[in-house]
Parts: sequence; structure tokens; C-alpha cells
Amino acid sequence: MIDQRFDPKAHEQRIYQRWEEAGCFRPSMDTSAEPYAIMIPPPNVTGSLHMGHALNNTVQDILCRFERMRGKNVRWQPGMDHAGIATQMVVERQLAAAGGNQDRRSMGRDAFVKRVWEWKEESGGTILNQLRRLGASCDWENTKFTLDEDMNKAVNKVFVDLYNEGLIYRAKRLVNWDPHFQTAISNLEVENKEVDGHMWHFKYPLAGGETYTYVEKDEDGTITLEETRDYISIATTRPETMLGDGAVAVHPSDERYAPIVGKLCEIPVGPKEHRRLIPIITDEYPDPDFGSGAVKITGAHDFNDYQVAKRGGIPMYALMDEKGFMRADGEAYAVMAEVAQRIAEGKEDFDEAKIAAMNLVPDQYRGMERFEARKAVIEDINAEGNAVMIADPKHKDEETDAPFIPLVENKKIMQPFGDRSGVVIEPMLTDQWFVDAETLAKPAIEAVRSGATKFVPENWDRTYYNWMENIEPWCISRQLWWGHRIPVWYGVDGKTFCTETADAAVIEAGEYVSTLNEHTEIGGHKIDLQGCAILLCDDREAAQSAMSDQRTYALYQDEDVLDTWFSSGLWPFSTQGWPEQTDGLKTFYPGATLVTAFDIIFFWVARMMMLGIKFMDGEVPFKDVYIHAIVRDENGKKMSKSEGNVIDPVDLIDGIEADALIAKRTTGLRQPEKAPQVEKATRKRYPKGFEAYGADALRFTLAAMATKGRDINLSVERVAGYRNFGTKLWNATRFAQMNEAKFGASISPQHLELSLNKWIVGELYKCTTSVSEAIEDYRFNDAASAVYHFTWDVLCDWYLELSKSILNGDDAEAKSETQAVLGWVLEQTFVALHPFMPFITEVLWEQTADRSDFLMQQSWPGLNDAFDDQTAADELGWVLKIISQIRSVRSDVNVPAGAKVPVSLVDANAETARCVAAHRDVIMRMARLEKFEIADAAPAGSVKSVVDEATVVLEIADLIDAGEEIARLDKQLGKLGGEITGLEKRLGNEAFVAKAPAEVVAEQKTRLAELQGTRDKLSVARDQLAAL
RNA sequence: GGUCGAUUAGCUCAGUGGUAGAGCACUGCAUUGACAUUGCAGGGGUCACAAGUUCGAACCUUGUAUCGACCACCA
Repeated sequence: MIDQRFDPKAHEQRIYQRWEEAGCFRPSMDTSAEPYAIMIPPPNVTGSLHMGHALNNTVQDILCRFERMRGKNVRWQPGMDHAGIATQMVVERQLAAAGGNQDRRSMGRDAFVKRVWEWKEESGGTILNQLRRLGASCDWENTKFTLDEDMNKAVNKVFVDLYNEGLIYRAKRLVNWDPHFQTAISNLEVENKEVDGHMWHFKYPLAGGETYTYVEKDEDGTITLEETRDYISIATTRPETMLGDGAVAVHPSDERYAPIVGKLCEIPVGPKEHRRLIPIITDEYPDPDFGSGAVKITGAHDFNDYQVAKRGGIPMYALMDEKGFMRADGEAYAVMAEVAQRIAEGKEDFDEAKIAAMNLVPDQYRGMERFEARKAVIEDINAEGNAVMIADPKHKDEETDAPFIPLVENKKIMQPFGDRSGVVIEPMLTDQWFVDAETLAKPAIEAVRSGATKFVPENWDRTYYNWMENIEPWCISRQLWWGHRIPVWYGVDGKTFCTETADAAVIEAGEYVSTLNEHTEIGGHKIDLQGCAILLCDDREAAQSAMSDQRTYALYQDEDVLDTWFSSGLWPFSTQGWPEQTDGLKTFYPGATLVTAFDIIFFWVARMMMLGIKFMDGEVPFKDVYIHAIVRDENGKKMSKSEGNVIDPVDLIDGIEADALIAKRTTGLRQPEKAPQVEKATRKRYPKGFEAYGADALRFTLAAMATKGRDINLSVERVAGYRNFGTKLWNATRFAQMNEAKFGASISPQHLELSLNKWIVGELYKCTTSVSEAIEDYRFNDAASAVYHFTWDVLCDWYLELSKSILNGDDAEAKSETQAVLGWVLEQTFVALHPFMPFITEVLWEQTADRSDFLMQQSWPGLNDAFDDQTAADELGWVLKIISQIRSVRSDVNVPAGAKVPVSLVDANAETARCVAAHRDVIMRMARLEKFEIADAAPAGSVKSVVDEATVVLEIADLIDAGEEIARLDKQLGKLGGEITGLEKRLGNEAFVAKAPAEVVAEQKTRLAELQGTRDKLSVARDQLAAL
């Protein structure tokens, strides 16, 4: 006999270990079985399980367990992502916390990377064990890490192939620069947030004190302002970038500035005697209605300006260093400004490299932090009187002597932040590696259009197209140390060797050297072609000094590493052994379904599509992409640390005391002042913390709430409810054991005698069929509710109750059949529930019979409609109906719960009479009846109701009040009357009868007849009562 | 500005043209035998609003309102 209750803590980890040891998670590699692969979205090695992971992996596990039971050859590919920035950040923080002076740079690259690996071995990957706690049936023996050696081979091959095709290239471009991590990041890693900003209006004086007539008109062409100006007015949110301006642009149609287009104006910052003059140009970009209509063009510090500058051949001057400080290198401003001036006037050649190296920061701003520099620039301009002035609104009343103040508009501006660092991103002109995403995107778009890959729910394809069709070059180089190093080696002469290994680079370099002639100079001198050796150096400096030996051609590797998503993008095939043609690759590519949240469609899904199609002969990496919801708290708020509403999945599984929960939520807050608030709210909402609900309850909750296309608001009450559901199943099994149900035996449904047993088998068939269909269609909520409803409402509330009479009765044959069916139906229920609740069902399987196998290895119920016996279903349907009806009436007329009531049936037909005979005992027990007989007429003063053709008569005249009974019947008649009128009206409508489908019309007619029959019987009963 | 989504019972949500549903909460009754993590019975909804299509609309169309998400943005 099983325990009184299921204790998740006593079983879950034990069961999981047994599965893993027995190799249950391994693919069968049965060649006759259909392969089924799911690639886990590799969690960050730094990560720990949150609710999103719990949902994501529950869904994957349901699919995998279901398909495994259906006999497929399943591989759920697990692994982790090395998560470049995130991981490097964690270790750098650790170094800082450890005190001492050690940081990344003082350690040096090799030592630091070694340190990160050590960290990874010690503390990385806790999330994989948390996935085990959830029950995830991953193929752990094939666990991969995106930075492992085999992954690196794939990465290098992909890089080299794309490079050779020209789809990867190096270029100097404006990229998003994270000044905190001092690396480029992709535009996806930038989060645009609205912040309070200012817009300053400044005057750029015209060169040589020139003047023009500035005219403003309203819509009708009436002149509203006309004045002589010796400047052009500029509005900017970033005054510190003025020093890098290359031009001022106005719209070609803007008449206000037409007189001065082509002239020069002065940037009003820096030492007066060395100020630069820049041209006033036209471009389509400026919006005449915004600001002053004139835009300063700072190509090296703004993405829009960059485009204008490229179009107009405007020089781009970089003002900041990699930390976001004003540059402190290079020659004096006076010299540089002069050079810049000559370039602007066309007297000196425009050379990108030369310009990029030019430092146009005046001495007083050099080395200043960017926001400090902004303040300083503003102050200096204001002090000099080049701010556009406006009457002080505070003194509006006395307009005559209103003091003038600089015009500064307060406005909301969108500012870019690094999603990891949280600092303001700086557009930076740097050399980076790019993937020609546009070319790769085309077949990836086509694959979704053609249906080779489908999004579920399908409306996500719009999001996918939208992004893919407007895709920009993907910046893949990162100035980090933790990651796949870019497989490119340079000679000091700038020659580039892109090869899969360093050895190959050496060979290529050797071939290159052999093509040189003896006059070629490299590194400042000729090299000895005869005995020249190729030398690999750590960096450029080392290479350069090595070149002093004439018998050496020195190489150094590119310093940068690749964007993490570059290696994740290969996940569907790199994990299966590519570029080797392994069995795994042949079997498990393409995968079946990718399960993920929408927020990584761009980061990951799109990249896997592009790279998968490219490198796997045009074959997509997965057939379906199931996009699931975001998990929020019970009120629909995003779970966040600062809100204090984060629910840790493991806490729901293991339970947690209130104090521990509060401590968890209040420590390490970014805003510690919120702690008391969080504590109060948590204490109020969860005064006892969480009980240990177990993994099954959590999984079932997530599945039940996983509807297509909607967020999940997770409530702990709901988890408790599904824990109760597990208890219900547990106790049903306990009941079965007490009644000696037969487990571990098979039954032949076609040979069953009792309609009760035929019926439950049919109900089971309907249940498992709808579960299968729902899972196939990714309707996890429907699947969960089908099996929930069957287990609780059908099996426990009806079948178990109805079977008691037989199990306690004298009919040995009936008893034996029922024991067999009871055990079998429960076992099948375990199977059907197993994908959702793997632990409790496996324990029940284990403890109900001597088993040598696991539930998770059983076959999915292969039931067919032969199991669905309509006669039995009708018969039991009637039994259920009559019991419910009698119970309801009893309750309505307040018959004491314990009282036994005599009941007779009037006007029953032969079929009903047969049912009465067959099920009399059970009906009497469940409806608490003293007798249950067919009768010709009802005794006076009885309580009546109607089931189908028969009138159910409760002979309890003495217990009731005639007036109340009349009132009860009137209420029912009123309800019926309303429905009947509605139906009559509809059926009286000629258009309805003519146009609606015949079956609908017939259905409504039948229903009307039924209702009328019921009404007639009830009104007769009412009249009889009234006549007394 | 573009795109997508939401609005149904007190709460959280299902429901793809034909009798409005679930869980929780609520009300009444029930306590020796699977289960109080329970059972039985019940109350509760103008399906945001308006117009349209249709024999028939929570569902389809259009519009309005409110809320949300994502993307892109004006110096």
C-alpha cells in the first residue's frame, strides 16, 4: 500500500537519478523509429533557473516525453552558452570583490581566460541541475558548451567559409560601443529607453561676419519674422559632440537658409583663434519643422549623421576614447584644427584613416568624461554669448524688462543603453567584423514564406519578416577575451590570413611569402626570402619586433572574439558533430520544434535560420518554432528583483519559509531603500512562504496556462490547486489498491461485460485522444485540462464512486472485471499524465506492481474508437444525469443530506426501465434513496422533476411545503419558458429554417421538443400541487 | 510613427459563427472507510462600446475607447 500522501521531496530526486542511471534520456537510435529532436535554448553558464526557463523547459519536456512514449527516437539536446559579456562580467566582478589590484588587464589574457574557465568548472552551470529538478529529460550524455573545442571547430569553419565567400568582412563603421565593457555590441544588445533630456539651441556664426536676411512665414505665406542674422541656429541634445561637427545640414526646400547654403559657419567651441569653419550643406534628412531646421552633422557620433556624412563626403571626427572620455591623445588642437580646416575647404585630401586619427578636442576638454565635457561646453558657449536666448518664462508678466536666458528645451529623448552594462551607448567609428546578414536573410525569409519553418502562433512570422527584411549588417566582433577568438591572422604588412587553425595560417603565410620578390619591404626592411620562417606572435607589438629578424615573417591573431550568438547560431548542427557527417547530424537535423520566448527571435532564431540554411544545404534547422508566453506575477506585472515579486521555481518545488523568502527578495536590491516595502508586501501575500508543491504541480500549472499567444500570470494558488490534483490521483490509486485492483495486467476491452467498465474505457479513449491532438497542436492548456477533467471529474468523482457497489458486492465476476479495469485505467491515466507530471506518475507506477521497467518508457495509449461503446456511454450518461438530478432537487428542497428518500419514475420507457434495473443499487446509494422504482402514477404532494421522457418523483410530501414547492417549479418553468420562446422564435423565422444547415435546424427542433416535454410535465405537477 | 496583442464571472483566464466555460474566491449542506490538499449542491456575466455582414455574432468586418508588448524615431 502506498503512503497516505505523495511527498515530492522523498521521491523526485530519487526517481530522476534512476531514470538517468538507466539511460532513459538517451535517444533510442532505433533506425525504424522516426527521429525527433529538440534543441534546448542553451542557458547562460552564469544563469540560474527563473520562471521563464521553467515554462520553456516544461514545454520541451512535455513534447519530448510524449514523443518518446509514442515510440520516436528522441534527442533533447542540452547545453549551455558561454555568454561572452555576462560571464566575463561575473569573473571581473569577482576579481574586484577579492580586493587586491588584480584585474583583467593586469592578469593578462591567457591567465584571465584560464580564470574564467576555472570559474565555469566550479560555479557555472548550476542551471543544468535545476533543470533536472524540473524533470527535464535531456540527453545529458551529449551536453554541449558553446565554447568547447568541437564547437570551436564549427565556428571557425563557418567563419572561414563565410569570409571566403565575402559574406564576412572587416570594415570601419559606426557601431554601438559600450564604454563600460569597452566593446562593440550589436544593435540588439542596445535597449532604447526614454529619459528626461534637454535640447540646447546655439548660434553658429557665419564665417567672416557675413549676414543674411532670415525670414519665417506661416502656413499662408505671411511673414511672421524677418531679421538680419549673422549666424545659423542649431539645436542639439549632445553639445559635447559639436567639436566633431563636419557640416551643418538643412533641407534643400528650406527657404529660410537658402541664402547661406554653401557658405561656411564657425563651431563656437574651443580657443577662438583656432576655431573650425564648416560648410552649410543640404540633405533630405533635416526636418524643417523640427528645432531650427538646421542640423549639425557629426558623422562619428550619431547614426543619422553618419549616413548624411557618407552621402555628402563630410569628414567624421572621433572625439572619444574607448571609455567614453574625451580623447587625450594626438597632437594639439590648434594643429589639428588647421588640418581639418584645410580638408573642409578642399585644400587637403580626404583620407578616412587620417581623419579617424585626428584629435579635435581642445586642450581644456581633453581627458574629460563625456557628460562632464557636455557641461563644460555648454558653460563656455553660454559665457561667450552664443546661446540662442529667450525671454525667461518666469518673468512673463513684465515682458518689457524680461531678462533673457539661454533656450534649453526640456524634453523626453530616447537614449540607448547597454543591456548588460546599463551605461549610455556611444556610437563609435571603429574597425569591426561584420556578417552580410542581408544576403543570408533572403533564403531564411523564404523558408518561412514557403512553410518549411512555421511559427506557432503564426502571427509571429510578421515580427520575423519585419526584422529580417530590414536587417542590417551584423557586427560580430567583440573587444572581449571570453569567447571564440576570431580565426584571422595578420602579417605586419596588413596581409590577412583567415583560416580554421593557426597552423593553416602559418602555411598560408608561407605560401604568401614565397610569392614575394626580393625587393618587397615588410616591417621597414627587406626580408630574407630564402630562409624565412613564419612566426606566430601574441600581438601586433611582438610581431613587429620579431620582424627585425630578416629571416622572420611574423603573424599575430586578431585580438577580438566573436559575438556569443555567432556560436549559438550554429547550435542545431554544431551540437550534432558538424562538420563531421555523424549519425547524430544525419538523424537529428533538422529538429522538430524550437521552443522559445519571443525575445530571442532576433538574437537566436533568425541567426539559426540564416546559418542553418546556409551550411546545411538549404535545409531549415527546425520545422516549427513554438513561441511561448512570458511569465509574469499573479497581477500581470513583470517579475523583477526591484518589485520583489520574483518567484523562484525551485522555491515552489522545495518550499520556502517566509523569512527565507523575504531575505531572498530583499538582499542585493539595486535600490536597497525598497527593501521594507518588498518585505511588507511579501509578508502580506505569503505569510507562510511557499509550501513544497513539487515539480509536478509547477509543471502542470505552467502547461495549463500555456495558451497560445498570451502572457502567463502565475499564481501560487493555482500551483497549490494542481498539487491537490496530484494528491487526488494518488488517493484514487490508494483506493484502487485497497480494493485489490489489478495493476500490471492488460485487459481486452472488447470482452468487457459491465457497461460501467465499457463506459470508463471509452471515456479514457476520448481523453487520451484529445490530449494527443492538443499536444500535437501545441495547445498545452487543452491537453492539461482534458487529462485533468478526466482524472478528477470522470474517473474519481464518478467511476470510483460507481464502482464501489461492485467492489463491495457479491458478484465475483463483476468484481474481478472491475478490479482489472480499475487498475488498467489508472495505469493508462499515469501514462497520459506522465508528460505533465512525470514524478508522481512514475512513483505510482513503481509502487503499484512489481515492475522491471519505467513508466516513462511505456507506450502512449494506443486506443482507437473500438473502445468507444456508444450504448454504454448513453447508459452511463443517463445514470449520471438521474443521480445529479435527484441530488439537485434534494438540495433545492432542503432534504437533509443523510435522509433516505423514496423515488419513483413515471412515464419511463423500456430503455429507461432497463437502466433502472441494471443500475438500481448504485443509483440508490449515490442519490441516497430508500427505494427507486418504476411507477404508473405519482403520489400526491410529491416533488417532481424531469429526466428525458420520465418524471422523477421524490415521495416526500411530509418534508416539504406545498407553497415553496410551487414556487420552485414556477422558477424552473420560468427559465424553461424563456428558452422555449427563444427557440420557437428562431424556428418560426423562415429565413433560419431555409438558410441554416439542416442539422442545426433539426438539433434545435429536438431541443425544443425536449424542453416542451419537460415544461409540460412540470406544469402538470405544478397544477396538481396548486389544486390541493 | 510602424507592428502585434488584449478587453468574457469578484480575481486569473479558456472559448474560430449555432444552448456562455474552467480554476480560485463566494453561499448552503455533508465528517468513521481513497482523498478536508475532500464531497454534494448553488449564486454570479448586456462577452469594452458602436455600426455593419449573417437566418444567427463573444467569435467575422469597420470604427471608437482603454491597456500592454515589440520595433523605429527628430538633431
